[in-house]
Amino acid sequence: MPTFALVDCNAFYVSCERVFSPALADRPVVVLSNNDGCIVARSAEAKALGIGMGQPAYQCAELLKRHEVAVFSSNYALYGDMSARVMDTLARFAPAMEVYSIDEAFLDLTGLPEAVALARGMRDTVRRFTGIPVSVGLGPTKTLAKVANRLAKKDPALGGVLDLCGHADLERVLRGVDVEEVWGIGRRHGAWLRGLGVRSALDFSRLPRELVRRRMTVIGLQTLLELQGVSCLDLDAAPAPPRSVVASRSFGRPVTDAGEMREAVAFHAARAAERLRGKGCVAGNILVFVQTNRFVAGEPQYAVSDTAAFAVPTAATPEIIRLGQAVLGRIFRPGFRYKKTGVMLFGLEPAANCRGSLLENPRETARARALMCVVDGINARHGRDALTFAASGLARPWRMKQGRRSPRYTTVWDEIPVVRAD
DNA sequence: TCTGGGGTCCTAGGACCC
DNA sequence: TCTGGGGTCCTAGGACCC
Repeated sequence: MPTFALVDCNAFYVSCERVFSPALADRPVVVLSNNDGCIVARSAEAKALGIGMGQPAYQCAELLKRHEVAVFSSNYALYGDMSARVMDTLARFAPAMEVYSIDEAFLDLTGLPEAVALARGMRDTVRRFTGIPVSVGLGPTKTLAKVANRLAKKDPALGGVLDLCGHADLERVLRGVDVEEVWGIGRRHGAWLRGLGVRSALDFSRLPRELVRRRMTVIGLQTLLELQGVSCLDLDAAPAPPRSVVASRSFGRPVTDAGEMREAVAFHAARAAERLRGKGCVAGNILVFVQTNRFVAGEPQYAVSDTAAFAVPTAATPEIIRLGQAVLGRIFRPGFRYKKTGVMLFGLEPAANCRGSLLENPRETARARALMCVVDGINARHGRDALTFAASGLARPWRMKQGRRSPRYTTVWDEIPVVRAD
């Protein structure tokens, strides 16, 4: 029987901020989403105040102020780098690991002796090497490892580790887990299950398979089997190449001007192109979307997207900007207060597969590729925006709000913390 | 009077994840 | 005034082909 470990960082973004601001250790802390919109991470103290996950920040502004909650804009340069350090540390502990998200990893501990002791070792080592606290759940399936992790976080008496492999009373454990807390059961299915009188993970695991299969597809059926201890989801150590790449942002204020919109589309096109090259891919297609603010009742709404195909799959920023702006030209309508735009690149393939085409001029293609290499090289050395494309604008009055970002302590020379000797 | 059936591909929409 | 961003997967249904 397999043994999976799920390692999950506790309140990850908050923990990253605390590593560099130890004075925040026992204070309530929250981190906001992009554009300072929603709460996306909360310390235990902030949770205790009743601040909800995903809650719009303006709704709890009063509460944040009254309790002197430390509030941060999100700082993905910092979180991404800290994540890499955590993952590097975890990788020492098992022959195979799947990095599942920025703050979670599955490890395959099958056949290793003393899995619980190993889990405690992971926890201590990650804390010592990176400053980040983690919890570890062990189980015979990924879904049960998820359950174990959640319980390990919730109950301090467990010391951050819970093992559900060969657990003496798994039924009692699953009876205590709300059905909508199970990995793979979201809002819609949760509501449907409640309607059937299914309240706990245990109730769900006892439903007829055919019913679950019909309503929740094979995904739901896998979840059910995994709760019964039948492993359906393998560790995915080498994730498939990406199928799409997206760059999008809400505006810091409504945009009405076509010129500003063109700038923003160019900006996101350039970001998406960078990511594409970072993954060693080229894109065959582009999608551009624009949308107004759906939360403003009574304001005229408009949300449209359109796509186009590149003559030859490409990762060259100028081409991607050009086609992106052409698509924008087809969908942009004046007279609306726009909230957001974005660019998606899809039809991806590895750049190495690109075998040329009658439609391209090989010399120009080579020049474009060389240019991108130079741009990426300079930006890698001197900061992401050392070289940008003029089409994405300079002032960018539409850029997102980010009023409370901490320094990029670990990735920008000028922002590295200074340790005083006195 | 009699008028098939099976396979593949694509897309839109829905659901989920962190 | 103020409500994130980036992904994946599955299914149904239509188009198309033989």
